[in-house]
Amino acid sequence: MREEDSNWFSKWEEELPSPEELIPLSQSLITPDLAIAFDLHRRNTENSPQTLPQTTLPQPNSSAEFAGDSNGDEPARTLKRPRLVWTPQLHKRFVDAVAHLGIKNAVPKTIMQLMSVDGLTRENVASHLQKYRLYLKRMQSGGGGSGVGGTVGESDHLFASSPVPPHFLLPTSRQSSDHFIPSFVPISTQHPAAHLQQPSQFLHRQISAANFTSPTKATDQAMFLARQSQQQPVFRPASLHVHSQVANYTQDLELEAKTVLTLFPTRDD
DNA sequence: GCTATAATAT
DNA sequence: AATATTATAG
Repeated sequence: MREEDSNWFSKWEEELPSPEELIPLSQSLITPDLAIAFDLHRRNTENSPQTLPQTTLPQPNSSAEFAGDSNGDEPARTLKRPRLVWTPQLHKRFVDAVAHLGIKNAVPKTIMQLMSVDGLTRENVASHLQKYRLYLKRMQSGGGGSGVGGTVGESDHLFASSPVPPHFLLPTSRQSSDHFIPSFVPISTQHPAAHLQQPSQFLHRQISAANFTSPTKATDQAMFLARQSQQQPVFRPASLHVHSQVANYTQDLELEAKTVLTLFPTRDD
């Protein structure tokens, strides 16, 4: 291992923005112009009346990772949403969400809600879900072992980074597997190309945000998020030749886990 | 210029 | 919401 690895964490820590820097982003940073342009205000008003303090916005570099240039200041007028980059972490969250919901309820909307990643749109999820389903098909047709033609090419690296829950492959039995516990997989060791993750600061709504609708549902989501939080933290790119911009997706693992577990000590894993 | 992947259109 | 098509990044 390199000597760099020994101090990557401290470097990471140093680069973390102070709380003061983070707060404004979720509230007042969005100009009305921008909000309209993104058609967000609708989500804010109709979806969450008052329970969600959220002003979680799909502001281009808010939370999820985006590809393209490192264009810091984007004119609020012609803006098109930057291309979303699905990192292994983000994908894992996606898989876990789907697994948790079960095939039955795993539709873009619900998946998106469960993931609770700000900046993530339903379209993002839908598109990814489509690809993922195709991947699953390829898996069970040719990837099983008796190699017909279904070669799992190099293109499925992302999907391979997260283990596919068993019940994904069983169309007949659709169970809302609440008990599904995602197993941790150290992608950094398996996939040299997994260099997309860079620690960041803020992320998604916290558990309290889940209080919209039923407490049961909120609790459920809380539990889910708790599990997510217990996963291993982010990895650092060994080689930093990475892409142009930094990946911004990350979760306040410890913080969230602590919160959730404190609020919902109903079950122990 | 080709392939992989996300966005958009149906 | 699901699938097909197009656009764009790498």
